[in-house]
Amino acid sequence: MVTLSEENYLKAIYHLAKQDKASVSTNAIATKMLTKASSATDMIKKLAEKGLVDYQKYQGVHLTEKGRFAAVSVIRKHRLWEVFLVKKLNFSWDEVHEVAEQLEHIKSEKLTQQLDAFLDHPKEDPHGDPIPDCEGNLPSTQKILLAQIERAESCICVGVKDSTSQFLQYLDKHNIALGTKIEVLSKESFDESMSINVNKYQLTISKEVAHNLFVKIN
Amino acid sequence: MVTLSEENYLKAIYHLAKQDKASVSTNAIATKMLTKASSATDMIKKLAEKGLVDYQKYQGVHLTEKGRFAAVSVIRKHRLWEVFLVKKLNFSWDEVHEVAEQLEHIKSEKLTQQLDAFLDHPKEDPHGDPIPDCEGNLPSTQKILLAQIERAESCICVGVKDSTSQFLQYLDKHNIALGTKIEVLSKESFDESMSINVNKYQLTISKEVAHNLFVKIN
DNA sequence: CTTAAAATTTAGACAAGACTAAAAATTTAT
DNA sequence: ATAAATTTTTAGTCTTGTCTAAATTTTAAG
Repeated sequence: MVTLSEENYLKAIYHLAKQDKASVSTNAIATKMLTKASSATDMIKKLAEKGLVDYQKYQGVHLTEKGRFAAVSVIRKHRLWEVFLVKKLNFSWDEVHEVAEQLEHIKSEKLTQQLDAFLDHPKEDPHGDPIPDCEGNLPSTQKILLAQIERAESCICVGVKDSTSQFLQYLDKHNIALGTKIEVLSKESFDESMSINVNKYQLTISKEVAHNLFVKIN
Repeated sequence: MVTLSEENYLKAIYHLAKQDKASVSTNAIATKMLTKASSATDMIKKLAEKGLVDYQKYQGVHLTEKGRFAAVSVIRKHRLWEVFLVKKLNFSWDEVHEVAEQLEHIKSEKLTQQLDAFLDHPKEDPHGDPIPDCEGNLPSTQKILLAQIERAESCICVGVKDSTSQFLQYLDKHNIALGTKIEVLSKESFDESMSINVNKYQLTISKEVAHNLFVKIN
């Protein structure tokens, strides 16, 4: 039995480990969880006791296979609920996170399976993030940040890195959604701002925006 | 802010107070919550602090208006989720309780409202219990226990008192569901068993069954 | 009306998850 | 290579919700 708090720590460790496969530091975990390092240490010990992470004092943690599966299962539920909220209950993509944070902890294998079927086995959540299958497999995506595009080129918006409502509402305001075609016109080397075309409208976006939008090249 | 545990106690108190409007005893609460009287006392003090119950030492508790509203709000969510599970996710009526016990604590006004609308504002849950509206109003029903019928008479099943899966599966097995017409043929004064007709099949039911089935008379 | 039984409350303890302050280990910089 | 800075851990405390055991109040019986 994994507690609600343990699930949240596992999720945090999973997201921190995603990029590099180096070990995840106590401080990084504490920062992500908005707690203190000492609290993180306490929890890390509990997770290690339960065989959910590998831990050596002062050396950070790695998720075990069991821990990774637990983390991915929570992420699967989170993203399925987000799809439910947007597709069935008319939530907008900037409203779903907080509620999904609660719903992701509901424990019922049948509920998750039936919800998945009810939603027609969606592959992505409303922010373009992939939904793990019930075995914990996550399709690898080859998306890049818009900021990584260096020349005039056309691409499609496939996800966001920052999914705070501020950023999502900014995108709504400028008619950028998942699937929207974005034409890069030019990039300013001074401040990394970019001039782009969205639905015939020209728009200048800042470095911050370009670094939080995932695209795929046609 | 009402904690998960507090919500469960409020629900218990509400259900215990429903029948008689006398005060609810510490022991009754402890029994319902499967805890000890001392734990109930502790919680009662917290609820009283927050203005959710009126409490005088040794005299039991009454829900305040605020406490009643909090309890009914949780019951509303519980029953809406039960409808969702049965109508949309193909759960059977004996499988929903445990999951709804978790879902009822999700905090989101919008979620509850949208779920209610998505389900077309259902009036009853899958066990025939009425769903409170968002203002906390609960339609009064004039259902009676099947056991209260004294003579050969026809009635309709409108709810269950006991909603454990054992009882619900018993009903399934004998083709008794909400809306099923039940004809009382005779009642045995010795053991209060009853002879009834359900869908052309004659059936003898025990006192226990008759005391846990709500019906309305045509 | 007094006492025994039952119900309720208090006192003290524990586990989970968090915190502060201080100690220990590691990393960085000179 | 060693001192300083940073990171991590430990020790001790707090809150929530629970428990046992003991004390107190209420209720019931004679």
